[in-house]
Amino acid sequence: MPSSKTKDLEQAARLFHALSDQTRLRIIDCLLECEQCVCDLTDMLQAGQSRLSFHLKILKDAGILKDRREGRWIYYSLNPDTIEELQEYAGSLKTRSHAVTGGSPCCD
Amino acid sequence: MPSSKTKDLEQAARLFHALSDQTRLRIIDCLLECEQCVCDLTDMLQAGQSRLSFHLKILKDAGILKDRREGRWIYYSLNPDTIEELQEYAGSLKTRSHAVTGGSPCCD
DNA sequence: TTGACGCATCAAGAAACCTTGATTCAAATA
DNA sequence: TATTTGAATCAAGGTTTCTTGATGCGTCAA
Repeated sequence: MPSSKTKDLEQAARLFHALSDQTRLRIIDCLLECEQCVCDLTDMLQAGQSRLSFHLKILKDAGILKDRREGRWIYYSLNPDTIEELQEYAGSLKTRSHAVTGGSPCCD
Repeated sequence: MPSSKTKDLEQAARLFHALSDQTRLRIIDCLLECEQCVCDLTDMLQAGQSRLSFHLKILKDAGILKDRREGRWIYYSLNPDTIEELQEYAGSLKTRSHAVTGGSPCCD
């Protein structure tokens, strides 16, 4: 039974892993302006369809993207909640590390 | 000759990759309070020495950690500049995506 | 100088990841 | 219904990543 801390770490690691690939960062970049369907993305990124599906799935599983079907097309868009989460994590790192800035020698 | 945009992506991907592993996130957590030497970390994280060195190197190469030698010991600490960078990236994502929130149908 | 200690690095194997092309599936059109 | 189209999934292969144990290197103490 994994503790909630372990689960947090797992979720954070998954999130960062999803962001650790240039193709996926480019996908995110394309989706900043507006939602896109897969075929638009293949054009924009000059990447094969199965390759894109692979990366889209990783981003979606990490909670970074949402999708919605409209007829034959599936539109992907950013999930603001996860972006928020990412920013909060970064922010908390900064806050917590700033509290002890200056190469503090240490605790115990 | 890679464009600066490509280099940004590369750097961002490297940064996120460094954060994409639970062991490394735990290392960062240990370093939030204060700098630590490797043997402290092996105790705290219950991890083998070579394994820790491996992960420390990845974090250091990504610019997330700094190290300093003191006699036999090498102390690792967070690099505030990179934490800042991370927060800025997350913040810019949020800003730019927020500008078009609401599942805007699109541009083309 | 020798030995012990803290740490980095190497070598090898296992696991995870990414790419490509083929197949499958669902929705739309003919 | 048969075909086409947009997209997910599968299979196979190459590449990267992670772990472990062994080795090497610098620093200190005896």
